[in-house]
Amino acid sequence: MKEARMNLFADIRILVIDALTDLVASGDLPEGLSFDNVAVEPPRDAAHGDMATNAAMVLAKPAKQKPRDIAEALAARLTADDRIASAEVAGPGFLNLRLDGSVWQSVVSTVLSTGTAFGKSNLGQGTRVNVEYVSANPTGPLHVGHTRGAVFGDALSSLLDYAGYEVTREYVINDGGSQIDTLARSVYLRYLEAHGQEVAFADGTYPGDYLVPVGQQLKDSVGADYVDQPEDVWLEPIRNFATDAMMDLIREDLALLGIKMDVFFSEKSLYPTGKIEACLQKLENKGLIYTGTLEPPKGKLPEDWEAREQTLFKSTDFGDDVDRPIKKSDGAWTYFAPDIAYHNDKIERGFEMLIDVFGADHGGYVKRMKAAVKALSDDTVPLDIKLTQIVRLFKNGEEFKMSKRAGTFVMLRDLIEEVGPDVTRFHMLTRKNDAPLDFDFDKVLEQSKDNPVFYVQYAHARVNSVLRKAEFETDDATLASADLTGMTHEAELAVAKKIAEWPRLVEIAARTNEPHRIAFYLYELASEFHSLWNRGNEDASLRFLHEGNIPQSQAKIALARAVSVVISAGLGILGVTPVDEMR
RNA sequence: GGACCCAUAGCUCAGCUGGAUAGAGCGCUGCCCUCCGAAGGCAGAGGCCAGAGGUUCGAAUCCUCUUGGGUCCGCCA
Repeated sequence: MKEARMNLFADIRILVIDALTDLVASGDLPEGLSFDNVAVEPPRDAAHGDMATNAAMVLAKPAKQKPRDIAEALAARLTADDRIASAEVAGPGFLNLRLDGSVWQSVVSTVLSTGTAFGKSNLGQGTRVNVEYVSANPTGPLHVGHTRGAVFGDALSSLLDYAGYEVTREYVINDGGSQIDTLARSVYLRYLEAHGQEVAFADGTYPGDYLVPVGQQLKDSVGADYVDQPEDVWLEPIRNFATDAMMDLIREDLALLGIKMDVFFSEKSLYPTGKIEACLQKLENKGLIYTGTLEPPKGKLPEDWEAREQTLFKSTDFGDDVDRPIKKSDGAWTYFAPDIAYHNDKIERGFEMLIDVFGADHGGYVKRMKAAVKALSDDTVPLDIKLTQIVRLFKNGEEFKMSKRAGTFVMLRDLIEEVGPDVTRFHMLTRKNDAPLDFDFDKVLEQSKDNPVFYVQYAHARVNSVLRKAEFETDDATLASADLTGMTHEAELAVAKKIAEWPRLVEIAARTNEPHRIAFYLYELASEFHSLWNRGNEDASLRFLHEGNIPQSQAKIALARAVSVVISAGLGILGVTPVDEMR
């Protein structure tokens, strides 16, 4: 497989496994050993070589041999391969490998001939995965809090796609709940306002300006039909009208971020289909539904608490802490019921893996949702739920507190207008999803080394500037066939080695569902590149352009171009457009 | 009361299915550059990985407990 060959670490691991297999064949190791835990990794300290394997330590116990003895025997086999320059035993039984310079040179050529596909993996093997993200209630435009989940989910989707999964990006519209009634009533007030009436926004309505045009549009659409009419006349049509209007707003917001969903799933659409009942029946058939009364929560009781009999899902069978109500005491569904049915629908649509991206405030919801999916799929469809922590905004070094009550929420569109989609997206991914994120309007635009967005883009721009200046062939095909045997300087090799880590990093990031690793990697790659660039100031031989020496220049530029290809690939996953020059 | 997340350098944070002497940026100290290959460079100091046990050849990483911080907790979605 071409993909497999791009991951150098995987290649060398295969080499190690083959060598171990030989040792078994020759009787140096006993039969029946498992090599599953044998790893080939970059050592933390570059002085330990290019790669290290723990094979000897992992196998010592089951093989009943000393780790160093196994390592010695393994080293002897490995050094027979052209790619291995040296193999030495170190520490408690590590085998440190140094690779031949030609290996790194060929990595550069491979990048240039495969382009941004370098790093693509078949890890996912076409597994159908559904990534649900954003899913903000359709009651208003997206704000900063939603933005993080949106960026995270979108980058994760791209990452999984790059790693060989078949990804569906999905947004579930929570259009079935009572917050839509609130929305409809709020729009009704704006509608009356459009008809010239004085209105007052009571508690429990949405006073935001964004509903003013919706009220106007409603007037344009239905005239005075709903004026002075009772709620049962207009509530349902306005619910639909308002939801559509809000989803239009949200789609615009998403478009500003460059996000395009594959599926917008209406929760309400589940109700008339009988799918909720069918799903609950499915659980009932498994004996997981019963009528009962929950224990009161420990600690301070809610004031109006009293025991009530409810229809419960036995989520405790699947790791939840308490069983969860799916019907209220009045017989109506709780919000959990359609959500179970929605996830069941995803399973029935054939997804083999589910991912939900929620805000951290929904953390309490994780166990029950996982329990439901486990029950419904008989534990065949894994559900991973990623929580995104809060974003704290800073302006002029001071925290900008957002408050729903005070109406000081910063909207996604404000953010985009201020700093642009690329900076927003990159910065949102410079932190682990479950860590709080600081977003400083000034710092994210700063052009300095401590701003990763700038630093990575700058590296890409620098490469481009070299390509612009070169007055000879610099297309990728030409560069791919450049003679790279002169690429031996440690600063150059450091860049090539970092490039070689890319396919491995993609797999790690995809396995852990953590796109932030891409952002950190790009920063490291950019850092190695800038470092090499700076060396060119003192050592002219490390510059990329060499007057009158086209082959040498092409060889140097090949490395630089490989950097920009990988940066492009990485930024592509993050949804950030690489820039060709800084402004 | 319970659940989940978090705790790593002065600050903000990385840290791979458990690997060797735990990293980066900022800040600090010293040296260099004044250059358009510009939006600085190089080097150095700085750590009980919250604490205590356990598993392991080996733990920041896995398990248990403790402490401290955040979020959430029956007819709201």
